[in-house]
Amino acid sequence: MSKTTIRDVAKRAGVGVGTVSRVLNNSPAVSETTRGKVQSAIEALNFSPSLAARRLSRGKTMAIGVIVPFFTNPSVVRRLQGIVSVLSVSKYDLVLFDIEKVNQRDSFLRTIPQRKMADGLLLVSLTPTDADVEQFSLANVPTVLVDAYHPALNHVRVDNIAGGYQATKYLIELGHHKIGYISDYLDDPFNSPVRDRFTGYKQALAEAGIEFRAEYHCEDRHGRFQAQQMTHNLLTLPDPPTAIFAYSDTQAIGVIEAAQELGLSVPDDLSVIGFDNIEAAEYLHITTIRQALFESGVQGAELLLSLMQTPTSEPQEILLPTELIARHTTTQYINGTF
Amino acid sequence: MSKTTIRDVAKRAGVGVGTVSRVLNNSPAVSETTRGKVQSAIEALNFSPSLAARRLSRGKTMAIGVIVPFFTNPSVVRRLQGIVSVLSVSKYDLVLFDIEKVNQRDSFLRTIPQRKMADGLLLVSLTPTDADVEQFSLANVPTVLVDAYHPALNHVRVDNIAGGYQATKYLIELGHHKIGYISDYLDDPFNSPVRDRFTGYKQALAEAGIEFRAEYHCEDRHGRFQAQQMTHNLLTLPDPPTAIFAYSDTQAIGVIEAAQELGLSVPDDLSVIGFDNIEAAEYLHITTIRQALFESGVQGAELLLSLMQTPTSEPQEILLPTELIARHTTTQYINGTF
DNA sequence: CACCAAGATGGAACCGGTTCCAATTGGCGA
DNA sequence: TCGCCAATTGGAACCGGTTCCATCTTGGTG
Repeated sequence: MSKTTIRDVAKRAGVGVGTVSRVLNNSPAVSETTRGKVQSAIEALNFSPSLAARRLSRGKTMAIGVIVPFFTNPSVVRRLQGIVSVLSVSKYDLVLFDIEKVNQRDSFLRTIPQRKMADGLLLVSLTPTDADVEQFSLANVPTVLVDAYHPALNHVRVDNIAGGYQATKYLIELGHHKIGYISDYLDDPFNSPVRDRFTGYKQALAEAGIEFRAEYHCEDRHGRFQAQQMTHNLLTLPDPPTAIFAYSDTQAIGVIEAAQELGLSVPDDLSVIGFDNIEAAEYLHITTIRQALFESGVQGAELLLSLMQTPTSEPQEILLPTELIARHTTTQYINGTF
Repeated sequence: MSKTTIRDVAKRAGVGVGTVSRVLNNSPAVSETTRGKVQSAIEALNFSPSLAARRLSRGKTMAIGVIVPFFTNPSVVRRLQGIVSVLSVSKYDLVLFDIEKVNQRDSFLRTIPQRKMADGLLLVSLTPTDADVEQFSLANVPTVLVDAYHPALNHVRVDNIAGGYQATKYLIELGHHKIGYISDYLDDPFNSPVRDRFTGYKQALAEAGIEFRAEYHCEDRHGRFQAQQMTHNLLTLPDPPTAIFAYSDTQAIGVIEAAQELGLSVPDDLSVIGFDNIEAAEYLHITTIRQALFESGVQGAELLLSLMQTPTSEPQEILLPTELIARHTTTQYINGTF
């Protein structure tokens, strides 16, 4: 049983508790001989200090809270992997919170900073409301957003408007005029990228003089299956699109499955472009807009660690690049009549 | 700032600290009027209790430690998703530890239980040594292994020997005699499944009267790229195998890539079977042995929670089934001359 | 040889909850 | 009216570290 306390150690080593504490914390103000005595007492008693007591007396948790929505989403997982890679070699523990239901958002976003559960917070793919932000600053816990934006908070993200533009423009350059957009719900307040990419999509259309057609945009919950459904509807329209821009690679997979189901060939009958460049996109040779998912986690975690060391008054912003990766699901549009 | 303590609340409500504590913990021994006073004081002061203090005084952390090796491995992630799905609706926090380097294993496995960092422990895909197990029981922290085995510990796993047998037997039934096994290092003490599947592989061979050929077994670090390398070697042997059993789907993907690189068609020139049924296996139509990855996490977490409620003296064992999923990377062996 | 600063050390107070015991109050039966 | 018990309540002690201040050495200095 590790009921041994610092006082037991002190008694056994014949020193005061303060000295034991100093040894535990590598304070230089301990003579070598005393340090030795304490150390051997520690070993003899198989003592190791209670984290809880340490946290309380130091007023620090030595933990970083990571809040993630829909932990099953591959791009979220990839970002988290980046975060883990940084934190697992830091001295901080990583406490993971997964938000699956809407009502969890509020309670988490409010109670976690309040209760001083963590010395720092990382929000992944979660755009906080102004009210949330107020809670954060009230609690005075350093916070970094990864793949989300708020003017008052530090963040790491990509330019999603540019990314949406890039994807759509590529399809246009391939000769497509009838381009669908398959996405999550646009009005999800916590998901700003979905709106930004949509904006980029419309910008590219407008720039090319192509009129936006409302029936070419479908929205639903995120997921491969939902994307498949939506695509089915899109492709059975009287005048179906010849290319589809999917908000995510996961959805692009659903799009491709729907096309196959209808006997259409990708890319010959339908061009498909995704977004994220998750691993599966590589296996399946999906043309996509790459964003550095893992890297975003790394940078977010590093930014947070540095801010915990030395806070800045201005919110820090890191903008990562996006990059078009042309693979095998997109091709030149050949006019039906030729 | 949330510097407000329970004493401030007590003062403001005109009651004792004990009473405030009782209100916080929904003790029935508080009159409604007092409860009301305290509650409004709490709201007025925007008070929320310090987790650290609570942990110390209660002697419980309300956290569950999850120790995971190589968090980038998709099957590990999938199990973790199962764990998260259970814990995120429980009252416990999930503290995640990722072990990437060998020396981290020892320090984690030793210090985490010791320091009472968590009220319960979940080890994923990590077979502990006897010495580790002793530490666990010494610390008296309930522990459940997921995808690992030790006679003295609770665990959730599949029968990997049977799985390896199943995979190999299937290839044999398809007419293959020259069957390779691509795997992680067999002598990794923390990875027992790799040995078990190998055992199953050899059993199936033996049963069919096929002699085991050492040159048909390759081992390396886990990974798609390494698998690709190994397969390249295997396929350029003077007498190459006609089928390959890969320890994991990730490795199966590498195997397939190597075959394509050499201009061989899968499954016509080479049958490939994987293990795990990760999501990518579905996309890529890889024949595999399905094991319920997500489910294993769910069951492990549930078992742990129940053990934390009511400990059992005997270690609990949950055995999940494996299932062959025939897809498009395996086919009948057609004798070359035919 | 006296004096002082720097280096060690001991230990009380503290971090902010929980818990348990003693004290107070009110209701009710005898 | 009095005694007794149950329901409430107050608050000291405690959880196990850290920290700061007072105390005690020591070695160097004039």
